[in-house]
Amino acid sequence: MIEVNAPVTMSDVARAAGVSTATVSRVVNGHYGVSARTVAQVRSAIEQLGYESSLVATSLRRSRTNVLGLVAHSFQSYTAEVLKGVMKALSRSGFDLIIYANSDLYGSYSEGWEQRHLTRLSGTLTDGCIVVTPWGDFRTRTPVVAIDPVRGSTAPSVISDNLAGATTAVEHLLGLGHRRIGFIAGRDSLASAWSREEGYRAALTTAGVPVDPTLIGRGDFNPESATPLARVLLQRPDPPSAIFAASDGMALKVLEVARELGFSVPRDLSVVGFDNIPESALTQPGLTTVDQSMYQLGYEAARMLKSLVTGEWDEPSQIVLPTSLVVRDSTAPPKGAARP
Amino acid sequence: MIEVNAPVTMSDVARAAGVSTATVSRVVNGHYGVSARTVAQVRSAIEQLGYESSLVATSLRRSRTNVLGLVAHSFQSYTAEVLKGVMKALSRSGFDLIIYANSDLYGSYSEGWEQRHLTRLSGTLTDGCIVVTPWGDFRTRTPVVAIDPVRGSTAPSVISDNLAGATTAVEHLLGLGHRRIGFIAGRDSLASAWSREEGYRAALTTAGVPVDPTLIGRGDFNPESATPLARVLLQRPDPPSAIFAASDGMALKVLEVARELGFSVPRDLSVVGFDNIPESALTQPGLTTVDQSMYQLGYEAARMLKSLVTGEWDEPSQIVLPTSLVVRDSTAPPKGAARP
DNA sequence: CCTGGAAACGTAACCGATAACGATTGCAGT
DNA sequence: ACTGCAATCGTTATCGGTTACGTTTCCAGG
Repeated sequence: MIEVNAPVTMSDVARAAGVSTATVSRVVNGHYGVSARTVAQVRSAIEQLGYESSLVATSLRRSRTNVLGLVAHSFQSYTAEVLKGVMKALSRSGFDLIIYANSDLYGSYSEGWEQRHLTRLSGTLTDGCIVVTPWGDFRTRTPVVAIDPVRGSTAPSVISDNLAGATTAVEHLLGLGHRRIGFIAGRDSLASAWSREEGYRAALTTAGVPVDPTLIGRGDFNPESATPLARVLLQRPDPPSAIFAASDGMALKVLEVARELGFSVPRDLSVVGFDNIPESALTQPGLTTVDQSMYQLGYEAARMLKSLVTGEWDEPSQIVLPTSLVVRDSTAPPKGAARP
Repeated sequence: MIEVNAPVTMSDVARAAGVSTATVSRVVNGHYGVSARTVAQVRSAIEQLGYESSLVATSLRRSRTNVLGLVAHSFQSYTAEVLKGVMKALSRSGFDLIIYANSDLYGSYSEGWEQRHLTRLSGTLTDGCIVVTPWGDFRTRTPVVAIDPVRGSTAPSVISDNLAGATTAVEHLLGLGHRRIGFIAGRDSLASAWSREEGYRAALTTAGVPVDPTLIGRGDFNPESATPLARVLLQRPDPPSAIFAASDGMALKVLEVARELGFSVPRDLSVVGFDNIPESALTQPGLTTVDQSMYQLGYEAARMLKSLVTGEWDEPSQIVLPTSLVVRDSTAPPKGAARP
């Protein structure tokens, strides 16, 4: 049986304590102008009735709610890591966090849901929002910080140094002697996907290796999107000797497909990812990847949002976090092993 | 620069369309009693102004909001998996999801925050809540479904068959010839922790092996809690030949400590976990564990909550999902290898 | 022409809480 | 005793949207 108590409202407390709702409100919020005796009465009434202020009613009336919002488009490892960073930054800061997720996440989903959620939240519920992987720029009443924004966005955002990271990754492969290096791209509306591809192209060009468009597969950061692309690359008569995937999730799928097709990694094929999600350290072989601290991304975004909300902003509105190459066991010199 | 538009309210739309807010509301909610011409006018005004109804205002007035809540105590892999199942169950159901997380997650946190958040949400914002790892029974206005509730709870809940799972796990070790089997327990206020310990004891007793209390370490499901416990067990002059941990998170820490102390798994030590989190398949060696589909747990909980909210409930209020043993590489016969 | 009734729409109360404002009281200063 | 000020507390407008109810409009039928 479900215990369905009538909700205890402020006026219930007021009636029980023999005061007005205004006084109760003052007591709840610790405002000035209530005698100690009254405070005690009200507190005891609150205690007895088990009153909790309604988040909704409060936020409707108040401008500040001390609640920050987060809108994400899915819940992969990526998001979970970001979340941990956000929580850490918010811990004991007085800000609570609301994550809003819509039910159309799977299936055909309407383009504008992020904007819709944002306006619905920022209306009054939250003091500001963090958006993970958005589709565009947003109009809101309250501040928004984007993690990995769309290309060309000028909104406050936190992002990794994707260009440098991707360049380093491909240079690593080139250094091992690879010349035919495949690439699996991310969702190209995102700045990160674009920069990673840029890094790939730049590293090749600098090394004097021509960019072969047929070695580039167009994924969308969704791990599943990489499977058919990897299959195509590896079933060619002349498969690449290495594949650089724009995300670890996709790189892990490449490993899967490689195993399935009888490629031994790293003997027959080298694989490099991007992100360094926890799983990447645990696979067999361990995935060489570009570390971007998603935890840090979340942490910085939350810190940035906090100061935007409290109005003490004095840092650049675009934070770029460094990346670093983590070499594990999925990369080795190519089979021919002709060191340049 | 942050674009701070004044929020577009319903009365803005009403003014623009030359009608009353009541009419706008009727149009927005598709109610009867508005002429086609007026509907068109209002719609166009909405379009032009970019109006979105405020979640807060709506939920304050309405009883139903079509938003479900989820309150979790942390964001481990466990929670992320549950979340995916919840999202799946809610996909295209018309229900949105709000996850509420408080900022005191790290650090000393007050016992009652789950209750506090629950009442704040259930006040008006949500039609019902899913609670992951609660401390107790809850008083709310709206339905609550618990995942892995506290011991003795009679509230609607979804839980794995922990007793059977744990029994099977220990029987697996016994079958391999282990007799000195250590156990690292979970937070004992939870039904799951209790059942898993029961399974451990039951399997030993059935096999005629006496339960040695000194082989039982009291963890709390937090991975970190397992580290010192594993150290104590493995640094004894007579360490157990196998350790069963009540969660994968803790089991992975056991592997870590084992490696650190020079134990080779599974040669010197067999390890079994419980949960089958994604990481467990990827470690080296792969962790033998009891699979409980956390995805399924979330999925069923959401399904249950949905029907509770819509009032079409006709299933038992406590769902028990089956578990199964997943044998990987972390278990083997003990070193002495005296097959019974 | 009058009436009945349904369709269309506006008015205002309401949800729970907050805050500006006004009213009351107590007390010190003169 | 009178004034002034501060402390205390109630009244009420307000946030944005929903809905019960009342009003107006309009057309068909008598």
